[in-house]
Amino acid sequence: MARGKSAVKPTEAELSLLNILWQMGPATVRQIHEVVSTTQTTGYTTVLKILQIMHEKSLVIRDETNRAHVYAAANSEMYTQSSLIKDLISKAFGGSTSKLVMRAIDESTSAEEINDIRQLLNSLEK
Amino acid sequence: MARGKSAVKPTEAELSLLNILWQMGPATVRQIHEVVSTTQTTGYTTVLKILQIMHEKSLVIRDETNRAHVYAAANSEMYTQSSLIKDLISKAFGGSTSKLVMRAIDESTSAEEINDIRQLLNSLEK
DNA sequence: CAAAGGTTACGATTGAATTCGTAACCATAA
DNA sequence: TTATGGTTACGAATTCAATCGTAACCTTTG
Repeated sequence: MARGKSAVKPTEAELSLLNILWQMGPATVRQIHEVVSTTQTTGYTTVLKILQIMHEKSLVIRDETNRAHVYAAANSEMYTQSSLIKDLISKAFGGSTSKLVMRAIDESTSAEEINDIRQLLNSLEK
Repeated sequence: MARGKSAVKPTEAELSLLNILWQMGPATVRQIHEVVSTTQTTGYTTVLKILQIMHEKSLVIRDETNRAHVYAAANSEMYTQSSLIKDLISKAFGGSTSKLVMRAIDESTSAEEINDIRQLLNSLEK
């Protein structure tokens, strides 16, 4: 049960497109490519191809009503982040969430972020 | 500066061998393969080949004194875990450690683990 | 010394990820 | 209607990950 979703883990290139989609909301290839172009030098058809593959994998959905298809992330950012984290915890941290958190927090973590985390812990307290 | 090390990210297969090496300490291909075999059905030469590639990438070091080479992880478990986490934070969490921590902790996180994390925060307090 | 068995080295295969060029396709403006 | 320009689709090339078969190479024991 529950096969349809979590089985697929986005690749690096796919994840970078998902990040854009989460930020922009549904968008055409052209719009996505414009954003990509500000950072990388990736061709238009490359972005298109990756989106098509993501569609096959059900990582995105698309609206084909208009000639320029409109793509959207199939899963929420939160869901995908959780999946990626769980994957990493199991493969590199022996399944221990606390070990991961301990590695995540280091001298480069700002006081502000540490405060955020503390508040999260407090909210779990109840 | 500091190029020699972190550039290489272990693949999934490589990470699973590193996990074994961190646990066992230096070991021969045979010993590593024995452990691998308890979980997966991976051939001896496959393990050997991956270790050879890891050696090229400097993910492991090896002692060729004896006929059966002895392999060891080149970097500590802690160091590698930190690298993997930083990579994930930058690629899927917009660089925010606290966002990652918030996703990491969920209903499946045991009270014990939450305590560990709280103590970590307290120790940062001073 | 020679055979046997374990070990490394090499090379080939398969499949996935990434990248693009080019063709095919349509919708609309002239 | 036809040409133009933007879009999708297709397919090829490249690289890397993962897997293993086979050859070559010791080393030690009979």
